[in-house]
Amino acid sequence: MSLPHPTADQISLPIVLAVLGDPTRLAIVRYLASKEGVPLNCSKFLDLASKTNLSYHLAKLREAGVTRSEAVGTSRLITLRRDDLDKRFPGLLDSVIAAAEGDTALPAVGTSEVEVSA
Amino acid sequence: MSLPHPTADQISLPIVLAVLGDPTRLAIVRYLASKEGVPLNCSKFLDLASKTNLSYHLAKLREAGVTRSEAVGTSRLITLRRDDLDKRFPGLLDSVIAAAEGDTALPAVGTSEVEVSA
DNA sequence: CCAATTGTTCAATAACTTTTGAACTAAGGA
DNA sequence: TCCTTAGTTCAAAAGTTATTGAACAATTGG
Repeated sequence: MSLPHPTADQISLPIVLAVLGDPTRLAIVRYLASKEGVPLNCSKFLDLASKTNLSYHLAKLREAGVTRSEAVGTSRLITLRRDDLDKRFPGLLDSVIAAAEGDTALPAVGTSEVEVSA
Repeated sequence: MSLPHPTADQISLPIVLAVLGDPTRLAIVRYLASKEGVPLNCSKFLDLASKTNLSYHLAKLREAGVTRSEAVGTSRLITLRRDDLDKRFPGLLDSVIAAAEGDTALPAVGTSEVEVSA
């Protein structure tokens, strides 16, 4: 691990809610949840925002304790901090993700282009 | 009812999350949840913010579909839109309220003064 | 070494949000 | 009617967040 992350007990509810209250970040979290266990790099999210802007949003998610970013080579491998979030705020992440699933108005990864197969 | 409220299906997840991602509004929702069924007027929340500022935050909650405000005489009776929120985003409100309960760092109604008995 | 890839940082700007006080409306009671 | 109570509206100021492009690292492959 490389970049600063809050510990589980430093994760703050209003900050997590505010961070998730942005459609771009919600789309990132939703995609991470759909690929849980698979660490993704930033380029997966390039159809949501510019590279610079993604860097900003991913930093917000990391600083809030929603995601973990690990530097591997020139990439950042990004994962959801599900264990920590579930411990701190039981049920919250699941209900947010379930609600986001049902919302077709929300931006989503892989919506603007042809799906690139693994 | 008097003031504009979104219908249940107009309630938007990112807007609800953003609205709840403010400590003052989270305290309002938490208090409403703790007194569920009892309509409260704005003055209950005066230890959280000024009258003008409360008016602003209560409008945000109403416009997001989190609360309902009914004009009765010169008062506004404010209630949580639990049914609509539970229908739209099952489990979300409960997990947010449960998480807020456990957070002693959050502002709360009736924390700065002697409790006024009913 | 050189070039490409991956992502960050910085400064600027644009766009919102929050907070404030003063002025206001509307209802209710004396 | 006049005063009080309850809350809103408005405009201004302050603060915060989001978005952009240009410049910068750091790693990897040729």
